[in-house]
Amino acid sequence: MKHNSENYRSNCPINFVLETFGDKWTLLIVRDLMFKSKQSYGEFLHSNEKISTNILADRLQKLEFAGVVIKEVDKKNKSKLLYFLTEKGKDLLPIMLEITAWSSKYDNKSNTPNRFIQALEEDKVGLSLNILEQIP
Amino acid sequence: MKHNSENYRSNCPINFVLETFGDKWTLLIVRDLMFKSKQSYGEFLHSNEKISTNILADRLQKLEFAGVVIKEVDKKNKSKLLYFLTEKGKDLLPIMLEITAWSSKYDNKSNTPNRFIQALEEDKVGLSLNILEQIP
DNA sequence: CTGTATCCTTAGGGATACTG
DNA sequence: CAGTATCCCTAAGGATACAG
Repeated sequence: MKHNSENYRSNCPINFVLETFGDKWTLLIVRDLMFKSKQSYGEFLHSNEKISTNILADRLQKLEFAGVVIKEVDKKNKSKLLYFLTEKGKDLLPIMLEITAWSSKYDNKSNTPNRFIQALEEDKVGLSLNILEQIP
Repeated sequence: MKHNSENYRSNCPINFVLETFGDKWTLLIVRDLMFKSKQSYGEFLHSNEKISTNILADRLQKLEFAGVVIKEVDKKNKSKLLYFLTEKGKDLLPIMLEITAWSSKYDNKSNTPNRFIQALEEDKVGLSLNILEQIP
């Protein structure tokens, strides 16, 4: 695995996030951490999109390297590892909310609960994470 | 070129945007249309990130197919084609703004003008597009 | 269970030539 | 200028086996 943090294609802020999240998998891991309270390798592995094990390991490393995620030993089970969002990772919340809002408007198949949409409209950002656990 | 609109991996709203924008190039075209007033093939081609011609043609087709962009003949020059964001495309603005805000916080190299950041903080969404032309 | 490693196929993408 | 087409290489990723 390689970390390409040095050779950015430009100094554009849009490009900056693409360097880390510009693929089909990385943001799904963030979603699982942020909205689904998943925190272990196996939980990520069994998401609907069926990420394969090598890709998952690669993306977790990249997210860790990017400072979006940290890995810790489970205090209750020393042989288990848990992943957590850092502050930098949690700060992706507004982006995730806007993405959800856009999809909810334009994808008739995306089944975001209405009560979530409503909460979104009432208080665009700064939502508590609890309400988000309802997202499919 | 193929359009994979049918075989979504899931009905998740996060996944929905990844199906269209989950790569390193597509969002840069949206950026050029939204923030840089670019509207022709050649203008996209000469962005800092140096997209190659085949990729650009492919992504423009996909964006058109996704209803994010429309292509029209330039009324002043019949042999010229112009691209525009649709309403669906313009609705990506809040996502783009949140992305910019996040990058500005975490990328010391991303040179977003301070006056833009300030405007962002004062009025999180619903900005006029004019102010955004200042983004590099 | 949490990963690594390997094998192999496909998709992404750079370079360049070419066409209307 | 606005693309298409082709060649070719590399990166992404699926499947599966294996290890701690």
